[in-house]
Amino acid sequence: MVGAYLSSASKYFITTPIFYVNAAPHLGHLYSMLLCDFQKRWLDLKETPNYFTTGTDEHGLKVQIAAELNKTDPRLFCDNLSNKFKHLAQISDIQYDRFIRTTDADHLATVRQFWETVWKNGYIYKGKHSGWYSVSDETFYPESQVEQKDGKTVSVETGSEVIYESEENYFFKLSAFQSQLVSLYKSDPQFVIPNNYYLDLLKELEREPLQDLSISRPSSRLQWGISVPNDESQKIYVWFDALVNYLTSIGYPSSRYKEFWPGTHLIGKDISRFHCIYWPAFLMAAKVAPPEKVVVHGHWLMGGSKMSKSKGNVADPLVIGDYYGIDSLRLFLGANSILSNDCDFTERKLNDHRDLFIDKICNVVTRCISKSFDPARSVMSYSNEDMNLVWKSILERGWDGDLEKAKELNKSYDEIVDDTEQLFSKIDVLMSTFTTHKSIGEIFDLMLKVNQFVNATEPWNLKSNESLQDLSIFVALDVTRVCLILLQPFIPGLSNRLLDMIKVESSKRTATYAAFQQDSSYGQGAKFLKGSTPPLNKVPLRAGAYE
RNA sequence: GGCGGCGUAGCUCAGCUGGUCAGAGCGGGGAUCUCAUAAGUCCCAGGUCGGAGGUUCGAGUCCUCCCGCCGCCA
Repeated sequence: MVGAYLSSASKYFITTPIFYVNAAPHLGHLYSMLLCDFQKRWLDLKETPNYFTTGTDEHGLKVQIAAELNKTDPRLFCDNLSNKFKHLAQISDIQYDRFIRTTDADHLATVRQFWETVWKNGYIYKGKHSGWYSVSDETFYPESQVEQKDGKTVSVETGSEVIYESEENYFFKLSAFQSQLVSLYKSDPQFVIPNNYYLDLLKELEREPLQDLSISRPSSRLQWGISVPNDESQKIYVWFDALVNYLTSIGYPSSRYKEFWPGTHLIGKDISRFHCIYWPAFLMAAKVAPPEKVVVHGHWLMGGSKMSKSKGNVADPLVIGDYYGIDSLRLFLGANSILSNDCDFTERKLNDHRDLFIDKICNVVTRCISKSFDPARSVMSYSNEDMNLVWKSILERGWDGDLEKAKELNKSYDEIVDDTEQLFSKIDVLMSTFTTHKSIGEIFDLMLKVNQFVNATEPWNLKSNESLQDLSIFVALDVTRVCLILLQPFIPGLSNRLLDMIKVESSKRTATYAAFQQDSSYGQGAKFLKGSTPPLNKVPLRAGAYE
């Protein structure tokens, strides 16, 4: 990255947003966690040190009011909902390193420290904030954005009732950072990906003057928050508080934080302004480097429509994961993720994709280790052989006597092995931009070629020619082994179950082994007989499925 | 209203930097096989690349206008 700050991080730091605890978690929350988990596991696969955080955002008036409505203490209310997010993470096999809460003690201290730093650097001042205020939106609206409706003044945008308020707050000098923000964007066109979000933000920064930001609220209205240092009459604005979580979780203000920073934020498009404009400005005000990258994703629609509580079509990932298996949900979301788009979810699509996985990948495994073949002998015979010599001989003698067929099969073999050798590198490039649908697509494409090769070689007709039969099965098994290793970040449970079936040692499931002929120790005892339990069974569409 | 993105086969997408004037998977139709989770393999049909102009020897790809969808700001 080119810019005013040099990256000193020795660990790849990746974050989800921290989720606001005003409601139970949904598919969108899971999506953010999954994209980070895929990335983290990919980094683990190639042994890149990394640190992954997720968590909950727990202060603010909405939480305070929701707690009151539930006749409970805000703290207990937050504990309950935060646990639901932790539960979703656990059930979904999300391997975060820290689950941070904005009520955590170290966070409270860090926010105060950060505030004081920005204050001392001269970017916070007192000012008067007035306008039409919506409690539910926690937003001031200008005159042009409110209207009269049923005798009330309401926000044009959200319909919520607004009242005119005037109060003294603390302000952040966001305007002081406009040109620096433009420079940041121009110096790194990949600062925000995908490009459509980047262009939006850059154009806005170039055209619209940034208004200073009110960053506190009177304690008389907002009790559930962090007090402004040295001024108990004001509470810190939730977004200021929340964004600092990314520094809290890596040890700021201790200099230890530089081991991880700058990091990569994965966020939904609805909060891009906070993460892509305010947050970098806050950081600059504190003389801290901006993030390395902000990755923005769209939303999941339900059958083409926005999910909404009022429509009753908010997908519950726990229910879906429980029925189809969490790895099926992980795989579907990963395989259909296109960051720049809103993506469409239905259980039918999920289940069709689940069937595809069973047909195109699970079946290859059971096919190769069925009673008709000897996988152990196949691996033993070919995992260390010089395949050039093997094919030289076959091209001379023919495939089971057929010279023409030998040529065709050799060509197919070369193509498959080339693809396998390049698979890790290809996916590595794709994963650097979180392009999971193409990553998973590459694996499925290669597995298609494996089936084609097996069909072309017809090993079931080669009972009298063990050498050729074993060659066919070995190629199929070894390419499948590589694919399964590389599928681990997306479907850790299923991949490992299939790797177990072909007896790959646990220690040989890393990127080091994700190439052709890199493991000679598997296959022994790999058998799938009638009556054996398949790794995954097809199921009918769930009763009452989301469609 | 201003700004930005998108619009490719029934569906989901690929096609980046102009050059075999378009591909893949799924779905559909047909054939074949029975080593394998009723799995596999092969063949075929499906496209005004939103519309109209322009630049160019040549445009899905570049430019202009229009239509539709989505988003941001006001």
